[in-house]
Amino acid sequence: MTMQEQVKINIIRGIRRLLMDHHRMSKAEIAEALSISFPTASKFIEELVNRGEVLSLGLTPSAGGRRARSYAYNPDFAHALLVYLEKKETKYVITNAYKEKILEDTAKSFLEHDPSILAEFFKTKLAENPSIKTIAIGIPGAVNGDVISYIPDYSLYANQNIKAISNLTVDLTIENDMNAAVLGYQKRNGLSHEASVVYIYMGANGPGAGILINGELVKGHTMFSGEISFIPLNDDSRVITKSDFDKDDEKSISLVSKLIQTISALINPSHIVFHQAEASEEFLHKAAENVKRYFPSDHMPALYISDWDKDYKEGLWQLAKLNLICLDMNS
Amino acid sequence: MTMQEQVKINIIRGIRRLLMDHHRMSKAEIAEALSISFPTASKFIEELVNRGEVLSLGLTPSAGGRRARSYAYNPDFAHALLVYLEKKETKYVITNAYKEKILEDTAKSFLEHDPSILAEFFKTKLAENPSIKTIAIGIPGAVNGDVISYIPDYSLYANQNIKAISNLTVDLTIENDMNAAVLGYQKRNGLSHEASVVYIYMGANGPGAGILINGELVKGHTMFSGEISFIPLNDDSRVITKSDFDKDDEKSISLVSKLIQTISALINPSHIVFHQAEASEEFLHKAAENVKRYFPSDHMPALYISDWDKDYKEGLWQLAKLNLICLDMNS
DNA sequence: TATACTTATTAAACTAGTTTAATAAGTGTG
DNA sequence: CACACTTATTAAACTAGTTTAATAAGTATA
Repeated sequence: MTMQEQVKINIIRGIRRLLMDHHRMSKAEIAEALSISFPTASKFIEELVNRGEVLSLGLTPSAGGRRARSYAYNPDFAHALLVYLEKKETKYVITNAYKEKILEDTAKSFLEHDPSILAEFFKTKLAENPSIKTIAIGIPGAVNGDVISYIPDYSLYANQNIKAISNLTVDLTIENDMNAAVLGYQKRNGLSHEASVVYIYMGANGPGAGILINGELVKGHTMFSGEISFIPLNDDSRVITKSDFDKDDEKSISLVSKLIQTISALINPSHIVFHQAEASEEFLHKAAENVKRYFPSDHMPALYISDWDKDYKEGLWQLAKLNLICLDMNS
Repeated sequence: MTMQEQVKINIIRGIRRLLMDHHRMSKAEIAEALSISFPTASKFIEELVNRGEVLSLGLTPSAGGRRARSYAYNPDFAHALLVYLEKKETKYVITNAYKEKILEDTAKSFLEHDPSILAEFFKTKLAENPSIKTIAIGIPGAVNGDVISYIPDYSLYANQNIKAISNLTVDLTIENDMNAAVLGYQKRNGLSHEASVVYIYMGANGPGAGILINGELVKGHTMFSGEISFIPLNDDSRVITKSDFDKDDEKSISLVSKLIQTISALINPSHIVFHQAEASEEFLHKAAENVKRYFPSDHMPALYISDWDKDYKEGLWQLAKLNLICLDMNS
């Protein structure tokens, strides 16, 4: 691709990103935010307006002179289908480009059936709603590129490329649920673009962690990062399990303390996040006190409790939004 | 900065990077590698030749038609001063832009004196060799931006900004020695741009690790990453020390095994590297066997032994080279 | 309500990378 | 050694973002 084509694509993506996040902006504001000249911004915005992707709205309140026209992304130009694959059922949401719910429903669980059934589901939903321009899927398994490289218990999905199987006309992104959650946490809490966060979740599919370092997901060279159950913290070298977190006794606190200390000593993140249902403020407080007996308190991460469901959903939406921003203009 | 200025800077930096790495290239090869058109590449190369930064060399062997002229970076246009601050002495090297040694020498140790003494040293060297266009310093302490945020034993250097103190006309980069080493390892072994490597060193200044994830240094939010001595692997929660590595007994092997397992479970790097003098092939083999009893062998990192000194030097050179590539053209 | 002032938009001249055509400089072959 | 063929370089036309000037559309005030 030539340099000038890249420039063009970057400008269009920049406009989409700004308008999806801010909802209303003037041409001058967009030009300023993207560090491009007004005439160039104007040209592309007009193009997007002609295409129906951007809406030309009313005038802004005056700032002392001629009032500027404001523009917004057309929320119905691109819808997103967000799919949460789970053991018992499949939750899915269709949103517009502002993340507003168009439809929310539940389908049967797909994980124990052939992936082609899931592909059929996508085709049905796309037929019902032709505005859908992207699909984002969260899955309790490791994802390498487009391939599900490891998924315990659901052998039919192992080593499958859902994108290839589905053979869709729209973009499709698939991501591990914990990775999505840590991205969602970053966004929901307004953390910087270079944040480092470890998100610990003792979910039904076994304990694990989503890890963000320098603002990027850490997947590991064999997609095995965050498998904290394999950290040899127990005296007898057995793996950590959910039950180690449940109890509010000395042993549980000691174990979680060691986990916090290990993570802090190795990657020193700014935040370690725990699932609402799995840790109380008091439990974390005790653990933090415990860690500080061995670990310099200056370098302690902030320990937070968060709503995993909301973080997961936000994360999947962020992935879908990224796809919408990167939409190919010829489709 | 306007978009077109950025384009210009990127092209010039791209040409520098290519010529510093490849030593001889034709205009067509440069244009191809940078994804720019031939005329544009030609224009900038001419500009650099006129400035004396690039040398116009002879013709390449024919490929069946008119022979292309080849170009090379002028190795003497920019020299680099690499400084290794250590407890007992200060090693320093002056190289040309091809990393070829111009001068190698040792100065007294600066760490126990006021940093202004080091600043004087820089001024002297710059006066002796006006071709020096950048200085890169390695230091056994944590560096946050330009500030030495934590350095044990050398209180005069704590919280100092060497760049600001020195007040030089050339660029100056300062980096932690272990971080430099892991960068050097990545380069020396031709690892990908997105490599994940943990480099373990039980150095004189205490044990620690340089960590590279997705090709980026992991510094931690308080510059405390890689402080593996704080990982609670010993039964009695005391920190790991150098002596834990020295012995080839059961206990040492068990400890290093746990360390490998911890790192693998958490960040799953492709490589864990150990210092030559601190681990034998046999020791690592035993440790690896030990880890595989508890940890899936598919996800084991490759365990390597490397020459820390060479890695450190290469890493510091890479940092210096980056500065040369990013040189401001008005200086 | 005319006039000065402020801000937004459009138009025209300018700058810089790309494309295409023309020219230069070589190789190989009948 | 003329001719076809290949590759490199230069020149000219083209395309696209920036800058600057001109115009439009408003506000404030005497």
